[in-house]
Amino acid sequence: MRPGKAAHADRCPVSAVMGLRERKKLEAWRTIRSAALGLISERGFDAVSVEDIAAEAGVSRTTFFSYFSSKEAVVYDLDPEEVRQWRALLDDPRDGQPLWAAITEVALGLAQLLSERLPLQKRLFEQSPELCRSARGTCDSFEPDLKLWLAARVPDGDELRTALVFNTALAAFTTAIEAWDPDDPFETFLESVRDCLRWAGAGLARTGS
Amino acid sequence: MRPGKAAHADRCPVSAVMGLRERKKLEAWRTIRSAALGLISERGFDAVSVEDIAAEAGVSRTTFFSYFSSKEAVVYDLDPEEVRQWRALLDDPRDGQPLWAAITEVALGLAQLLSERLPLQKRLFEQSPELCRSARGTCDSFEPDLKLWLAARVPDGDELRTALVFNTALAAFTTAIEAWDPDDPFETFLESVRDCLRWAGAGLARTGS
DNA sequence: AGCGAAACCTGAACTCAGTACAAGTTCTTA
DNA sequence: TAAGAACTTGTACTGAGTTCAGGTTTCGCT
Repeated sequence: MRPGKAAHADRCPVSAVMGLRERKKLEAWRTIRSAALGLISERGFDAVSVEDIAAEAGVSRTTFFSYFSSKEAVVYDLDPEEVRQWRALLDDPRDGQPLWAAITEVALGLAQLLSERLPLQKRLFEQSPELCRSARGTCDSFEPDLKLWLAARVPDGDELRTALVFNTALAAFTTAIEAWDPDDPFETFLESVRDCLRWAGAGLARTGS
Repeated sequence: MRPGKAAHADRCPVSAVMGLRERKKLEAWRTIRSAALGLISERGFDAVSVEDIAAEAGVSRTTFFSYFSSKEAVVYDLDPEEVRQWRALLDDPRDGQPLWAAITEVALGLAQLLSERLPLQKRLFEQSPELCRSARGTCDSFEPDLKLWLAARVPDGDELRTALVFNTALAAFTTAIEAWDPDDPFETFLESVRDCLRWAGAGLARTGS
C-alpha cells in the first residue's frame, strides 16, 4: 500500500493528501488570485495589467495565463473548493420537487456559495464597464453543468422550452445581481433572487404585484 | 431662403438632402461594413483583422475605429436607416395594450427589422466562439432605448420588477435566436420568438406545454 | 467667391492581452 | 535513482484599441 495518495483525491475538503504537485498548483492559483483581487480592488480593473498581477504574485505572465484563460477569468473563476461545493449542490437529487422549485433552490444555493465574492465583484462591475460587458462570463463556469442538470430533469421536453427555462432562470438571477447594492446586507440580495424567480415562475404577463 | 438643407434632416428616408459631409459619412460607414461582412463571411471572423477590413474598404485602420467602436461592432451595429426604423417601432403608442403584449409586438418588430442580417450573424456565431462570447453586445444598441420605453410604460412600478421584465424578454428573444437554425425559414424563428414570449409571460413554473 | 473654423482622415507610435515555443526546473513513478 | 511527465519562464510575435500631430475637406457666413 502506498503512503499518502489513497485511491483518488476527489472527496475530502480538497486540501487532503494529494501530491506535492497538486498542492503547489492550488497554492499558486490562490496566490495569483488574491494578488489580482488585491490590486484590482484598490486600483480598479482597467488600471491593473496582467503583468502587474503576475509580478505581485511572484510569477511570470506566461504562468498567469496557464492558470487563467483571460484577465477577466481571474475575477470570475471559481476556487476548486467552490467547484466541489457547486457540484455537490447539483448532485442533490431533490426528488419529487417540481422543476421550478428545484431551480430556485439551486439558485439560492449558488448565491450562498458566492456570498464572499459577490460584493467585491459587484463593486468592480460598477466601476469598470470593460469588466461589466463581459459579465455574462461569470456564468461560463456554471452553464455547462447547469445545462446537463436541466437536461437530465426534462428528459423529453422540447429543446426550445428547456433552453428558455434555463435562460430565464439566469435572467432572474442576473437581474437580482444588477439591482443589488453591495453595501446592503446579503440577505437583501437573496430576497431579490427569490422574488425574481417567483415572478418569472408565475408569469410576467400577470399584472400587479 | 437657402438652397438645399431645409430646417433639419431628421425625417425622410435618411438619404434625403443632408449635406455632403453627412452623406459621405454614411457612405463610408456602409462601405466599411460591407467590406467587413464580405471578408468575414468568407474567411470567418477570427481570420480577418481590422487591418484587412480597412484595406478592403480603402480606409485607414484609425478610421475604422472612428466608425466602429470594436471589431465586433462591425457585425452588430445598426445601419442608421435601421436605427430610424427601430425608433419608429418604439414610438408607436400601442395604447391600451397590456405590457407583455406590447413587448411581444416590439420583439417581433425587431426581429423583422433584423431579418436580413440575422441569418448571417447566426452563422458567424456558430463558427466563432470569440464572437459568440460577446453576443450580448448585440443588444447594446437596443438596451438604452428599450429601458426608457419600458420605464415610460411602468412609471411607478418597482425597479426590480421592471428590470426583470426587461431581462426576461431579452432572454426569451435570445433563446429563440440560439435555437434557430439559420437555414430554416425566417418564419420559424418568428414562431420561436412568439412561443418563448408567450411561455415566459404565462409563467415557466406551469408544467406541460 | 472666399475665409476661418470645425470636422474628418491618416500614419506613426504606443500599451496591453493573448499565443507559441524552446529551454530549463521540479515532481512522479517505477 | 533515472526516465519522463508536468510545470515555469523568457522571448518573440500577432492583433486590438488609443493617442496625437499634421494635412485635407467641408461648412457657415459674409
